[in-house]
Amino acid sequence: MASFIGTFTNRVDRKGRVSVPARFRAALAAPPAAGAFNGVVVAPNGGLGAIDACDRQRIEDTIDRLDARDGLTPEEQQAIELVLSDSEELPFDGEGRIILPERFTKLAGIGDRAVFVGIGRVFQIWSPERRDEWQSRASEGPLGQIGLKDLWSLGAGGAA
Amino acid sequence: MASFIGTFTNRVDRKGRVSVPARFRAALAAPPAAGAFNGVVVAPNGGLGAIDACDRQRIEDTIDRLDARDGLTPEEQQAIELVLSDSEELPFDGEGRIILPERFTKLAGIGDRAVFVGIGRVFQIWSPERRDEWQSRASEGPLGQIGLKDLWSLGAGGAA
DNA sequence: TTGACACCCATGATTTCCCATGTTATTCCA
DNA sequence: TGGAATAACATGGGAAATCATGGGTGTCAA
Repeated sequence: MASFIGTFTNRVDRKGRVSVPARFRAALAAPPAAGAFNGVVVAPNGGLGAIDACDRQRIEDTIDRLDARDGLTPEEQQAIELVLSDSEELPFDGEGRIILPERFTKLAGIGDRAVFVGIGRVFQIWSPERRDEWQSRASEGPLGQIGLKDLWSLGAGGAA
Repeated sequence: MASFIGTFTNRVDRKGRVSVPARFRAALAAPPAAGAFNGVVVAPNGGLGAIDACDRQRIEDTIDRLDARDGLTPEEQQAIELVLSDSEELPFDGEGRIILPERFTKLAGIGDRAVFVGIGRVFQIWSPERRDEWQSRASEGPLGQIGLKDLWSLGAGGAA
């Protein structure tokens, strides 16, 4: 399953195109199947003022669960439908770029630079300013200074 | 299997024709088989005041289940029959458009614009006004602000 | 005739594709 | 180990194809 870590800043050209970092592209499930969608799925993250993005396959898995009503309440089903309808498929061009629709750049305050942030199964796209602000604020939080060796102890009641 | 995400608004011309978004057309099972139906199946959604639509193949699968009475109660079978009887096949013209019968545009309050909303295995057709209203109402609900990375936690008792 | 409808063509705008180039990172060899 | 050769990547622009949209025409039936 695809996973994303690290932060990369790329340029947005006047056509709205941005290169998705090569590492992230490599992490996306390889699309050898002809006719299969080759790109990413993005959704607005209103709370953060940023863009969420993930694998097409992850959406497919969610749709399967929705279709089977797999342990989902009606409220949850509606929430999923809301997310799906607000999402967008952004295909790669030959050079591994996507075009960010205006409603997304607007929401995220993105101008001529976009910051790709891998946070596990999904990644996010931020404006540099907002990302900096978010990061420094997060660092000041109660768990803002933990390191790699501490990650494993989180959850399972082991946290501070 | 066909899946639909995203929202697209297209124009309804004076003949009642609307382009089905190219993404949705591509998602519909390719119809290379000569003589196979090339179009979509629509059904009224009275509760929402909108139109439900899907693949012809999905109807076929549903009919198979009905035929096999595979785990369906008599009430469920009857419900399926009710929906099927109220559905309609809308073929594409050469440009990928369909003609919305008047009983559907009336039900959905559709004038000269139609909003295509992908929500997984099916999509819906709304009037812009009603869609806006539904969306803002849904966003105010308890699960109205979840994002892409939250989908995974839904169901299976994992929801917040 | 008068619609309703399927089919064909035309057009503008957008999007996709393709090629070129600078820059960074990696590999290879002395 | 140093440094050059090579490859990978990000970036830019223009050409070509796609798409949404509109209109016209012919056919069939009411």
